[in-house]
Amino acid sequence: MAYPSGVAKTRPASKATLAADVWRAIFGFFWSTGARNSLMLVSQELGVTPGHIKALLELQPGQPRPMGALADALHCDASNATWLVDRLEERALVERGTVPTDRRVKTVVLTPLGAKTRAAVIERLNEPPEELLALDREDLEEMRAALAKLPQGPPPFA
Amino acid sequence: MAYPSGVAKTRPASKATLAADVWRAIFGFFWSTGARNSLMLVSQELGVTPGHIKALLELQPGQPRPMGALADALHCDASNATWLVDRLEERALVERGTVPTDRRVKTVVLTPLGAKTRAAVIERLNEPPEELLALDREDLEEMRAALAKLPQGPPPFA
DNA sequence: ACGGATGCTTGAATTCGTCAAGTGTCGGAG
DNA sequence: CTCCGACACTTGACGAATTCAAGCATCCGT
Repeated sequence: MAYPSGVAKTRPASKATLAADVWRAIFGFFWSTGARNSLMLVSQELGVTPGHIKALLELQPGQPRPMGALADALHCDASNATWLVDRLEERALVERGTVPTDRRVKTVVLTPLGAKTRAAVIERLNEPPEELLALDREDLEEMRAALAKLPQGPPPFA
Repeated sequence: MAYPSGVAKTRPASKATLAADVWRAIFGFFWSTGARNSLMLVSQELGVTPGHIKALLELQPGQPRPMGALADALHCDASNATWLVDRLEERALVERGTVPTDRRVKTVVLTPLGAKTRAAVIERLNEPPEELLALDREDLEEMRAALAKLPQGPPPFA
């Protein structure tokens, strides 16, 4: 109910309503087309599990990362990170290493195969769904311009 | 490489590129802010699991649905649907029923509690993330107008 | 009315996720 | 220098979610 005083009443749509509408458009689109399928589909196509994908995306090629940092990035338990890295190591996508300054920490780094797989995952994830390709060029341009304002967070992409 | 012949070369951005840019904007936003957290956060807040939520959203209040149709809607195995409905039934969110014309099929229908929970889930899922509320009103209006063209699929919302 | 197809359930196996202990290492207080 | 607590990771147990292979009851075309 109570909005900050002084907000124009002449404007029919409050900022919250606007944001809600935008969110519904994005979320509804994602829900119906992409969200549920993307990770699972890609993982099946590339022969890895969704968990592998999330982990791979958090690793920069050639840049070893401590297990703990990986767990933080994945918002998961340390033991879960251990399990995940075990699976990735079995498939030769990553290798474990140590840092000389602190023998407690173990690092994870992509193997060449891992880097290749990661690149394939990213490329595949970036492929737009058919529903977007079916839209008119004008509408797409309008969307691209408008969506440029969306925050992207710390992208594991690129 | 090869695009359909006759596409204007004067236009720097092909339609595929446009769609890819739009998709990246949406997907990147989702990845960094919403996708990984929304379902899990909501499920924790409401005391249900993500699986419960997906199933609840596919059920219209007062409208029994065969298990098979539910499994199709969830893009999952029939046995998985059985398992999910078991859990939902344990929590009195749904009830099983039969159809007189075919005694093989078992239907699932929301209980009053289930309908209430579903409504709460939908309302919570429709709350926009902070990142959207932080944007300018003009940008939001621009986005809303542009995104109106997005297909929504068969929405389990509303 | 028989045989194959259909709809759901059951059971084993895999992935993913959390929590509770266990092991080895670091670093500061005495 | 030596403990002792903190830290980094691993291990094990368990639950959630998912898939496959069998199984059971029912339906339907011949």
